[in-house]
Amino acid sequence: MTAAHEEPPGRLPEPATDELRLECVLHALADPSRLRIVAELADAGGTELNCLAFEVPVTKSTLTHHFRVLREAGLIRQCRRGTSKMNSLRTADLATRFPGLLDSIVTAARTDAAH
Amino acid sequence: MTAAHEEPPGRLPEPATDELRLECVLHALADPSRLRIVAELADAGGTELNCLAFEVPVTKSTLTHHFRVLREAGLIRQCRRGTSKMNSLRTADLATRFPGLLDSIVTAARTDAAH
DNA sequence: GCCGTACTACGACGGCTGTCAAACTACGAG
DNA sequence: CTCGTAGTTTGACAGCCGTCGTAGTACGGC
Repeated sequence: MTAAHEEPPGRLPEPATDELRLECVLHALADPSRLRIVAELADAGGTELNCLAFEVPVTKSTLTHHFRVLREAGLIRQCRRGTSKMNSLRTADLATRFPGLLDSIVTAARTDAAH
Repeated sequence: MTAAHEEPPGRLPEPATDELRLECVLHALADPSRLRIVAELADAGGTELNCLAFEVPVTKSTLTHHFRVLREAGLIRQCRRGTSKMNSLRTADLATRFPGLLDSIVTAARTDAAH
């Protein structure tokens, strides 16, 4: 129940757990770049990653766009830290709202990578 | 992707189980009309439904479009039966290729309906 | 054979989306 | 203060996508 209004300094606005919309989550994950970002975050196992640490073949401005979509869909959390912006998966919030969803998608992404 | 398979007469072409692409599945489900169709099919519990049996507020031509997207993504199976076209979820195939994925999405769709 | 039902095909259109380049801001290191 | 790194903003553009209306096809019932 993290309200979208009370945010620690440096944390960018994000939807509360009970405000997550399935349609937005699926739309966010329907793009290959964003799906890859989420997969790499999942592989990082909770470690925060800055925006340029991903193997996605797009420019910085496109990356910025994707990270905003992911954050506004509630998939990731973003915190400013120095000149970097650290990203982490909202694993717990998503598991609360949509049990099993993120796990099965990440697992599917892994088996799908071996197309 | 058009599948080259032994298809029974009346069955429309669909991707094989090992050809299912996660990106296509997620894209197909990212639309509210299509998500609803899948949810209603899941609620039907395996019963085949014709195209006009869904509570989706779009015209027939748009419905046709959505059903084709769902079939080409491998989510549903379509069989001609008289003047109707019967639709069913490819539950087993999806569970084989992406274990738990469809279940968690359908479950999420149900809890999300209580917006 | 004729009609109604179920679905399809074809354009068309408006909006959304992913992408980029270029110019810009913010911050830390030295 | 200066410079480099990290990320943002803006504007532009092409392509896709959901939607519709209209016209058309296929099949079963009568």
